[in-house]
Formats: sequence, C-alpha cells, structure tokens
Amino acid sequence: MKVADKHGRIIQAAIKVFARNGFFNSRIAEIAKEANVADGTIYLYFNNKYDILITIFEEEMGKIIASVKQELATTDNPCEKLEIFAFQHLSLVEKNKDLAEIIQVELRQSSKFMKEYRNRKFAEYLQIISNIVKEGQEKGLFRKDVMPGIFKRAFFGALDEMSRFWVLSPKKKYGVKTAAKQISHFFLNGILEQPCPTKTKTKKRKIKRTKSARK
Amino acid sequence: MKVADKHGRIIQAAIKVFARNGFFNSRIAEIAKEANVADGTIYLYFNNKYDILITIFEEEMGKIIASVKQELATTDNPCEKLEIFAFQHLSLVEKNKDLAEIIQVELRQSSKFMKEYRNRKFAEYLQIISNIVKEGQEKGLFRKDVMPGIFKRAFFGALDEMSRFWVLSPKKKYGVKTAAKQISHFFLNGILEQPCPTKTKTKKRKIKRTKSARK
DNA sequence: AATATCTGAATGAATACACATTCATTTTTC
DNA sequence: GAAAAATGAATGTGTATTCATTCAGATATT
Repeated sequence: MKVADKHGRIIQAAIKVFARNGFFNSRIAEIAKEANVADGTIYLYFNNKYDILITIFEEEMGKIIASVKQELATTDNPCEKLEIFAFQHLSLVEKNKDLAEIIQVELRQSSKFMKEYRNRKFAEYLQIISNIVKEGQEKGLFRKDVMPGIFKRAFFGALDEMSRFWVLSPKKKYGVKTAAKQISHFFLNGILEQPCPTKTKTKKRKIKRTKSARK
Repeated sequence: MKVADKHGRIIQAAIKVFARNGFFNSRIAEIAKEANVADGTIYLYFNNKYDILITIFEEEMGKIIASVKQELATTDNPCEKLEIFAFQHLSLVEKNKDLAEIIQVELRQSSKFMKEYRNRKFAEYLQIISNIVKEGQEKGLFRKDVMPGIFKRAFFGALDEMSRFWVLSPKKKYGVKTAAKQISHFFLNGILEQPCPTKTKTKKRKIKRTKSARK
C-alpha cells in the first residue's frame, strides 16, 4: 500500500504489539494487521516469531549504547558523567516506551540463548558505568572502597526501576530531569544531612529471634 | 506415595519448573511429574495453569513482607534500617532463588490483572523504604530535598538488579553482606571522596554539541 | 470378622483448539 | 511475460483441559 520498507514496518508493528500483549500472548496475525501486511509476508523477512524479538533487540540496543557513549564524550568530569548517563538513560526510555517495555519485560525471560546474548550486550552497557567509577577513583574523586562491579549494578538498577515506573504508569509524578538529578545525587553525595547515630558496632547485639509465630 | 499435601507439592514443583523454563514454556505435564502427581490431579487443586502462578505469588509475597517488617523493628535508627532492609532483601533472594526468579521475571509480564495486583503488593513493599526515609528526615538525619518517592524506587531498584545478577549467574562474586553494605553505603554517604570539580553552573557552558558524527 | 457397598481422590488417555507456519495462487514490478 | 513479492486459506503441531474409569480406604451388613 504505502511505499515499502516492510521490514521496518513489521519491526515497528511488532514493538507495538509485543509491548501491548507480551511476546507469548501476541499473535503473528495481529502484528501483520498492525503492519498492513499479510501474515505470510512476515515470513519473507523473518524466520519465525522469535526471530522478530531478537531482531528488535539487535537493531535497537546498538543505537542506544552508541548514543549514550556519544553524550558522555562531552565532558571528562566523572560526576557530570554520572548525571549525564542517568539523564540519557531515562530520556531514551521516555522516548521509546514500547521498546523499553519489551527490553525490560519480554527479554528477561526467553530462552537460554537469548539470556546469554542479552547479557553480553548489557554487560557492555553496564561497563560504561563502572568505567566512570574507575576514572573517578583514579582522579581521586571517588572513594577507593567503592566496588565498581557492585556500583554499576546498583546505579543501573536504580534507573531501571525508575523507568519501569514510567513504562507501566503513564502519569509521571516526576520529570526525567528531576529523577536523573535526584538519583545521581543520591549516589554521589548520599542522603545524609548529618552523620548517623553511632553505628552501634559495640553493644546491643540483641537480635532476639522470636521463636514463636509458627505457621 | 509420600503422605499428602498435594497442594504444597504442586506449588513447590511449579516454582521449580517455572523458574527453569519460564511460565509459558512450562508444561503442566512437567509440573505434574515433578510433583509426582497425575496431570489431572493439578486441576483438583487449581483452576488452571495461570492460577498456579497467582497462588505462588499470593502465598509467598505476604511472608516476605512480614519477615522484612519484623527485622526492621529491631532498631529505630533509620540508617541501620536501610542496611537491614538491604541485607534482608538480598538474603531472602538468595535463600529462594527459584521464587525470586519467578517474581522478577515471570510476573513482570502476565496479564493486566496480575500487573495491577502485583503492583499493589509491591507498593506495600516499596513503602517500607519511603517510610524509613521520611522518618530519617523528621529526625533531621536525612536531607530534606530527598524525594522519598524517587528514593524508594532507586533503592529497591539497586537491590533488585543486584539480585538479578545472582539469580541468573550462580557464581557470586560478592557476598550478600558485602553487597548490602556497599549499596546502603552508597545511598547514605555517596561515593565522593572530595567535592567534585565545580559543577560548572557559572561559566564553562561549553557543551559543544558535536554536530558531526552523523549516522 | 468376613463380605459387600460406597465414596471421592487420583489417574491419564482422549479431546479440542489455538495459532505458527507453509505454499499454491495472485499481484506487482521491471 | 518472466521474475519477484505478496497473499491468506489450509495445515499441522503442541498442549491445556476434560472426564470416564480406577481403586484404596471407609462404612455398613451379615
């Protein structure tokens, strides 16, 4: 009907449909309809249903990583980098809600193969964060006892959970900018106004495991 | 063969099987086999396959929330509470890997109904965190500009991502205790050793958006 | 206490159906 | 008018669910 680029039309349709129903509850027929294409046409461009999902991931994830890396190159201040990362991540999610939902939700399960494949791509993404941390440590800005391997997961996880909130509930209570600022600020400066009351490492080892409360 | 409690046997079997294959790729027959029960028997205890998933969630999530709340009651120091929460959360995940995987992975998708239901339960869980924050703010320990609604998600997200790491890769590079300490420490104290180079709010607005690098 | 009758939990083979995939036919392109 | 692209009805498969049947134990009958 239109011009062409069936491939692209199918991908876009699939993103929409998968996001709406979930992968397993999506019908090929529905994707075909959404793309204004016959059922069979899809099989001229993809091997099977699962192949569509993989392709979505492959084609889109690369763009994201590249785009984030590019933005980060605008500064060499690790603190700023963290905030930029947060902002970029959240912005991308906001701009591509359906895609974000698929990556977050649908790709979690799926076969062993996909899990491993996905993990490789994600490892690359997470490494951007740990590299920032290492850079900050070398420059004497960040504490040396911070473990980059844990930090990257914590930081990403914080952003990811914030995204989920947006993906699932359309009404955003907080803007992207606010969220990015808050989150990077938590991680950089912590939330303490003043030192906490002594960590009670000395006494008070009174765990008192209640043995009652059975069943 | 054994005694009985078919209900419990089926639930435990389903947790194992769902975790192994994912909900949609799990066969009722496989669950039946794992539970040493005939296929049909499952339908004496559950309405359908989906009902098993819901029951898993309902029966197990309550226990978790209760258990965390109980542990928190052992102190009234908000800082400690955060660390306890982190430790409890991660410990529970470690002790119930299969269950954790199901809650993390399988329940994300699933029907609208489940999504909403799940969210209600999770809201309760997340609120534990925001309550700690508010308490800390009232006591003058935490900064007032920290938004509890963002913090709870960030903190939970950090833990959740850390868990995923454990759930998916069996070899733990970091122990529960280390991870809990690090994460709560990030959030309480931040990762800064010394103030970052001026946030460039004044001069140096040299963002220099590279217009090259096209495609 | 031996035998007959009942009960409902458990079984698993048979059913029913949804849907991914195929392919003979039609339409478009050059 | 040949080749390529697209179609969508028909096919085949996989599996959730059903239900007629079994059978172990309880209860009643002699």
